[in-house]
Amino acid sequence: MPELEKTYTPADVEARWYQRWLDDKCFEADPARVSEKRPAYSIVIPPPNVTGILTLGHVLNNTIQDILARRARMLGKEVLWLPGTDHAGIATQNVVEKTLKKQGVIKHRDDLGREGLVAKIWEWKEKHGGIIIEQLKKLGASCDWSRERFTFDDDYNACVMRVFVDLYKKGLIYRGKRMVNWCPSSLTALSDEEVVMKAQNAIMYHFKVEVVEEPGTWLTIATTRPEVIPGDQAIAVNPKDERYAHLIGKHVRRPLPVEDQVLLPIIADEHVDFTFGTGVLKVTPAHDKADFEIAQRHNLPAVDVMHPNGVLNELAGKDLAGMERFAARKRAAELLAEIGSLVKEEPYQNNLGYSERADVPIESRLSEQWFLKYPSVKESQAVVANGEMKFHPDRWAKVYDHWMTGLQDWCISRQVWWGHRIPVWSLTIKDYSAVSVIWDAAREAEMSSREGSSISLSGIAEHQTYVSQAIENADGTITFACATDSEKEGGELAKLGFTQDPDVLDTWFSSWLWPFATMGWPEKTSTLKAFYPTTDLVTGPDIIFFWVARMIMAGFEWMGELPFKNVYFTGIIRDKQGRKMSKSLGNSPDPLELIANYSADALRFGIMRSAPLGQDICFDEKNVELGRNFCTKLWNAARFRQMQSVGGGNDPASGLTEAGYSSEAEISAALLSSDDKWILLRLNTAIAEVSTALEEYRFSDATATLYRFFWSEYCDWYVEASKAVLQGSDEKRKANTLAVIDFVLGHTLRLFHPFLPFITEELWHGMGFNADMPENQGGKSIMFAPWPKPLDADELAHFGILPEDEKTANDKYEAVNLGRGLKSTFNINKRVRFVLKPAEELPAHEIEVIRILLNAEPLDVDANYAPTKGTPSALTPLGTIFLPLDGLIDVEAERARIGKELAKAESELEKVTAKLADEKFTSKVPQKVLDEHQQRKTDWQEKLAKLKEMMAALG
RNA sequence: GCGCGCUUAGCUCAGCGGUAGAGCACUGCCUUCACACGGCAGGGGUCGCAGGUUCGAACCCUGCAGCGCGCACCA
Repeated sequence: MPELEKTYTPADVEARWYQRWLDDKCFEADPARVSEKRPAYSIVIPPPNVTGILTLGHVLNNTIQDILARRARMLGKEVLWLPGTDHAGIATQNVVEKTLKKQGVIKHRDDLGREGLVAKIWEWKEKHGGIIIEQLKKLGASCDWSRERFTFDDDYNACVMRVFVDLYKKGLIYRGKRMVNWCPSSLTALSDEEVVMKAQNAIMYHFKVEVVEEPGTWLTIATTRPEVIPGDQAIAVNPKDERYAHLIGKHVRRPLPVEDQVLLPIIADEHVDFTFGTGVLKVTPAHDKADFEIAQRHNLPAVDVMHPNGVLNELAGKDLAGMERFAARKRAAELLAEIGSLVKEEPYQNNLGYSERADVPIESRLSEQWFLKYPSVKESQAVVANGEMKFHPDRWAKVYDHWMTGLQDWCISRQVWWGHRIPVWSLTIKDYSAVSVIWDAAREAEMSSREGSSISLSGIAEHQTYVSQAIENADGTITFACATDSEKEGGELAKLGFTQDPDVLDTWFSSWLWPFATMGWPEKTSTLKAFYPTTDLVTGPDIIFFWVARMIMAGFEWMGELPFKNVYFTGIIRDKQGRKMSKSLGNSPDPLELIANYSADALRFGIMRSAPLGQDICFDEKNVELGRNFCTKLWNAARFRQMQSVGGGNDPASGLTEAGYSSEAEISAALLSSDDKWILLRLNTAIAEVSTALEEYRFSDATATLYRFFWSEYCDWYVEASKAVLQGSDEKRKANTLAVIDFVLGHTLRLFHPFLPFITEELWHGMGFNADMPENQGGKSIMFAPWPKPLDADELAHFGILPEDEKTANDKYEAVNLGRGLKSTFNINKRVRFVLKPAEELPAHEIEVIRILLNAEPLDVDANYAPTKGTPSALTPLGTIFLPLDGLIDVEAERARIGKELAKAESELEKVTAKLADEKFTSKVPQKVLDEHQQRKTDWQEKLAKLKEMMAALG
């Protein structure tokens, strides 16, 4: 067994082990191995954008998944953690377009054309797409990379097509001209979820218009958007508004464009809130959702005065046409002022919808889009409400439920090129005889279209999902629309003159199939059978609607089952000022730099330690530093163990390999010290706490326990106390202590492994714990070693460990604490003599431990010790401890110290006495609490008496 | 406007009905043969405010304030 290096070099170790894990196929899941005894455990990764680079959010998210996956492996489960990336339509196209523009390859996407650009994006994806995957490997993610998927792979595309056609067939997908959220930057429609509301400092412009039929009567209208006045089609007032009732039906002159000041009717509509502003609303149907609805009620046309890119068009008039919308707004206000219409401008705070991706204000725009009525809504809502699927923390269940209750149809079409193209082909003909090939079908369609329904063109195509609709247009022409998930039949349709819809589908329309489309669906693959539904989903609450809710609905719709049993929502990572991490703020540290500086284990530990359940995470690099320090501590503790075996003559290292893991056999119950029993009990507690915390997804609690147990309990107390034996001459006892150490370390490494995969693996092998383990249960890798279990009642009995044994050591450690306190109070830095006047006789071992922990030379134990006046002393559970410093002590300092303790004792005694004297208290309190108080009172009384003695002894 | 969360030591957070805790930071001491990425000791809090319930409240209830988030929004 080579000695461990003096310093731990994580970069080498981490790279080496990750490669080894890959070579040994440790992460690969095999459905054939799943059985009753070896249950399946599965997670699908939230696929990061293929253009993405690792952020702290990914680190948090994937570390949690890795912890869950690794622990499941140790629990003997067959684990599938399925990775992949998302093609992220709009985002990716934006990134590549921008890059190409920067490189001067293109000025506009049209320079390449659809196929050209898509080809470029594929090229780019092949070259740069895997970055984040490689970064996840650096983090230690134990994904089954042999199953890596991409949402735009051919197989995956086929799933999307199949699903689209299925929904189309079910009548849940429809096309319609609607007001949608339009992003003038990305030039596409967006779903409601992709719009974020932001508070704005805007200007409210008030302008006046004269009622034509009543010269001299002016109406003042408030608007934040004067640039769209040329699109106004009416002026609306509330019919109940007495101020304006008499004007309904009359007209005003629209001020803009100045060369075309047409008359607008004054209409009555309930929507107008007459308490807001002047109570007069201008109606601009093409640019506002509410206005559009009003216009529909009043048969008003929608006149769009803007190009899709936000530049005003010729309908806006000569002054505004060609101007960008915000410039046009200012110009419009100037124009109103010039014609004397502008009354005032005042600052105004409002909320404005922004495109989440492009971060520009969206436009409400009338356009032809595809919409989806959500499927399987009821089951999806119920499964969370009834607790069959659990959200952690569960408050998100309410948010989910609320959203599910108010579902709006999903706008699924996007006017970009990078994505799953909508598989609908259409052809418009003048009459049914125009195209002979589809004659029969056309006849059928004619009949059914009269009844207003759709039909199947079964005569043309064999493919089962080939569906057609015949729609009679207003001008008498007929449009056939066929949906097919077969490329071949798409081609046939094209030959007949059909054209494919140019739009692609919303990225989330593919992501929502992720849990099963990645497992070979629609085939009933062994993977799907073994691993679906998945066990846990780990994701951020920001995509609860985008992704989680939709996956649930898709799961029910196509698998007939929920897609996952638990959803863990992480917090959002913020910087020290509480701001969200963002590229634009530049406040997001590069995780890879952190890994380079501190190691992946350190980053994992640091971030988990600061991630309480359901709370946002305030990121501080200090936590990563702490993680690194923790790893160093672990490393050194292991080295300490090794050094013990290298030096001694009667070398217990010969027994190290066996001692490594299954040490129970080597631990002699008869030789266990109180410290040994204590650390074994503490280990039991730690194992139980960590296990429970993980079951409840309390990761920061788990790491806190690991930290406390290993650093405060094992290193600070147990290792130091064990030196009493290790530095002694009793070889049997030494060997036994080392066996305990090995037992604890072996368990500790396994307990730590999900959190710190690399260093634990390195030490597992470096210390030989793997040696006697079966190949697949820790021999090859610690990741398959069994998850530690607390010693059960039988085992504890076998070792002769009683619960109260913890107190024996605790009392001793408290005595040490108090003794150290004395030294510190009197500024003693050297080894000095202590005297313990024990309350009861103490075994030699206990005395030796106290001596070593106190660094006392010597420690005299004397039941009849009579201190000279002024000797500092402390009252401990084991008796009184004295620090005799004849002639050296500062009596005043000691008096002050004891005085402070006295005051504390008096105040506590007073409190508890008062409580016990209160009949209201004693008569109502449970006996247990009463006993506690009584005991406390006795304790304080005793302590007070001793302190008074000590004070008196000072003279 | 509706809903959710948070408010405890300088900072980040535990504690959620019975003697106020951790880590970091700070102060003092210690280069003692695992570890200075370390050890030991110490200072520091009327638990956001106001009421209420209770023998007892950081913890439960009500109200208020501040911060954050989500949903819905009126030009």
